[in-house]
Amino acid sequence: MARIAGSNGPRTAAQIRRAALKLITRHGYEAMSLRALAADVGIQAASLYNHIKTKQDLLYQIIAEHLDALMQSADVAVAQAGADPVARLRAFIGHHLLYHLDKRQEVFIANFELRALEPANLAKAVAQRRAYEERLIRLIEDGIAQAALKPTDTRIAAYAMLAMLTGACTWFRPDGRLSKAELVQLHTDLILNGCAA
Amino acid sequence: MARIAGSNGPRTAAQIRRAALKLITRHGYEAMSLRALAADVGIQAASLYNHIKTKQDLLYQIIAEHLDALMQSADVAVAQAGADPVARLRAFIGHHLLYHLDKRQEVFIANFELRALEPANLAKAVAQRRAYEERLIRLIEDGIAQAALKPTDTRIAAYAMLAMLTGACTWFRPDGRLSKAELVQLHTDLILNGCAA
Amino acid sequence: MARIAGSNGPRTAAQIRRAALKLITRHGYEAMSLRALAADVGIQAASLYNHIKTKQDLLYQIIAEHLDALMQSADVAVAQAGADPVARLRAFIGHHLLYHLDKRQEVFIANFELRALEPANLAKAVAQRRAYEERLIRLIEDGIAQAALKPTDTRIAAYAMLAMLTGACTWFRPDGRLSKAELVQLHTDLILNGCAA
Amino acid sequence: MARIAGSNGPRTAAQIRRAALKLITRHGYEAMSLRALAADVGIQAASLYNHIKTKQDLLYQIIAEHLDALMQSADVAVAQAGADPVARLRAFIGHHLLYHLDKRQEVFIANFELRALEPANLAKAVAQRRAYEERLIRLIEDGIAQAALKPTDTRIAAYAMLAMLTGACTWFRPDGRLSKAELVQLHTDLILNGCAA
DNA sequence: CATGAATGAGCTTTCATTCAT
DNA sequence: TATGAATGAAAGCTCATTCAT
Repeated sequence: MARIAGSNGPRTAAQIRRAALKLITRHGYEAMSLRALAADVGIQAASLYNHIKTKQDLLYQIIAEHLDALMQSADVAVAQAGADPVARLRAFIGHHLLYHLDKRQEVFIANFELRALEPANLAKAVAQRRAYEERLIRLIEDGIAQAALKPTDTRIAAYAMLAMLTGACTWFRPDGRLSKAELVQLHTDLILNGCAA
Repeated sequence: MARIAGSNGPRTAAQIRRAALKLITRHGYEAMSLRALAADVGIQAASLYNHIKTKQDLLYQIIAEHLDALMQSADVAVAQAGADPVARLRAFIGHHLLYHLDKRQEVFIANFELRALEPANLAKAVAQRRAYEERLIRLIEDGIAQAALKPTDTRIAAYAMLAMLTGACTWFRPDGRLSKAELVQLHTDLILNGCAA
Repeated sequence: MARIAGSNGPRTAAQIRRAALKLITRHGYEAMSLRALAADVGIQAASLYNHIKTKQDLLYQIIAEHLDALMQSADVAVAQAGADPVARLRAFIGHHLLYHLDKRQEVFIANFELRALEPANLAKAVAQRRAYEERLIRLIEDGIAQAALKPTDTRIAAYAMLAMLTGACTWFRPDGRLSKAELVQLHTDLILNGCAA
Repeated sequence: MARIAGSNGPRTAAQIRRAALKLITRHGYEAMSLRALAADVGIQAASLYNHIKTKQDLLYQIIAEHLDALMQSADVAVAQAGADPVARLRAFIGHHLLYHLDKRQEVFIANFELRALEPANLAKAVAQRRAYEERLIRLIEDGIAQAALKPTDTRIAAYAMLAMLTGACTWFRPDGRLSKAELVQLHTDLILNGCAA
């Protein structure tokens, strides 16, 4: 029996997506039951299936769409930074950090729930993530080639930066001591100049 | 009916621990069934209960023992480095990275399965981890106080370092391109001096 | 929103009937979901209810209409055979077999899905089938009374014949080795004369 | 919590088999829920899985074991009948009918629930049944070769006999008007000599 | 110390059906 | 006439855990 007049299909789908982000982040994919998800949305568990294909597919959609959006917005941010390699690296760092702080739930899920993906979905997600990492590696390579950055193992440096920046999502609180801008400043400085006096 | 004469209890307990590390790392705590764990060990699920209290307790023991060992060995490593603040920080970084690369499974679990802990266990584990983080924060504060390190937000710097170093466990492969020593060298340099030319 | 202008209701109803015959025969009544039925027709499950009352009613209609048609056409066939008891029995046998071979799906359903009928519907269907069996029993009784058939237990003989003839629907294939006419010939001979030399 | 002292595993397994025969016969495989089966046995649904692999496997075991037993006992019965082809055919008929009347539930299931078998299981069951049918076809061929039976299409004759005999299971009631021996007599006569005067 | 059998709770998913649009 | 969204019930199955043996 439809409870509410008017087409609320898209609204329900959006609510499901939002609730899933919350519950997966909080309890993990395996630990989130569809009953709990439905209850959070305010519908019956069976009704979820008017909006999702399976629980697994719900997870994959969340991850895949996040990785897509991350990649596209990173490309835009770097492109706007011009040609200077350090400026481009700064743009990437700033974008990555801000985007991640904005989408903390998606980030958490895309990083920690990959193992819950079925093999086929996992392969696609890993390929998407790999492509993103390659963007950063290219930036570092360019910086080194133009003598703006010190020679180093570019892949390890990229992984180290990404781990550091992504890690910030784990503990950042919007109402905490530091603003996002300060966070960007601190991390950019740490990455570019290190902590030694 | 005991299959083998003689006490093989401790051996079984160790096998359980080892199998649990493997399966939790691979599939996650929620996704690891005790039946699968028992099968991996070669016993029936019911027999597990001669060696563990509950599934939850098994997880907590793994995490708590790991955090204890990490703390104690870190203290030893730093103490051996003498009094120079940068030398002490280098010792911490090297120890953290090497220890994490050795105990990749325990590290993974202690980082990603905290949310699976019951509140009481979670509180204890978080306190342990917090104490470890404070060790690093003190090192950085000391370095700044002695003008060996640049002034910065010490907590954020500590978190950033830990995230970077711990992240290496995720992708490091023992048979990979780089040795552990190289990894330590690269990360120490990155942390102390940054990547800018 | 109706997709096609103009009334295609009767056509849809016929498609539903046809698809139901196919799917119930193939998978059984319980195993056929209305979603699958609707998909086969090319509409949504909800739209089925513009053409059927319930799933149970759909089944009953199929069975009841089949039993009605069977009875009426049998009566016609026997009446056309004249007065000779053996000729009338031959007519019944031939008609039963040919009709069953033509309506294999309906026959299958009417025989194997009776147990899926609700009590009230079951009672009516059983009564219809019982009446049909009685027709054959009367034919055998007449034959015996006129010394054209050997005395025997008429009910058992009737059941045996019906089982044999109906069974042919199970394995008959229109493109098989034998024609329908040959099948009728073989079965009629077997029933009348047996297989002994 | 084990309710009853002493090992009642095999007993439970047998009860499950018996209850499954009853419920599948009565309602059909699809319509029998494992909860209902467990309730009939007096255990929880989950406990069924200490004795069966899956619902599908339970069905297959019932069918396969029945077909095996049928084949073996038929071979014994025919062998005991000596060399005369008609005596051997009589033995087969008598055995088939009596065995079927004894195992009405298994027979019903093996005939009407084949379509519920998964493809792999279906293939095996069909092969078993085919082998049984071939036994009868050989008997008829032998009879014809020795001029004890009239020439006819042996496969169709075999199918017709089997359908007739198996059909008796559908309506036979142990407390009915006719004894099993009379049933055998009537059917054997009908098959061998037909009903014509 | 290990086991087979049992349990109650819970899982994801499918079902027939309803109803406002 | 057709639809998408909803529902309550129920499905088969797995889970961690218990306990007498």
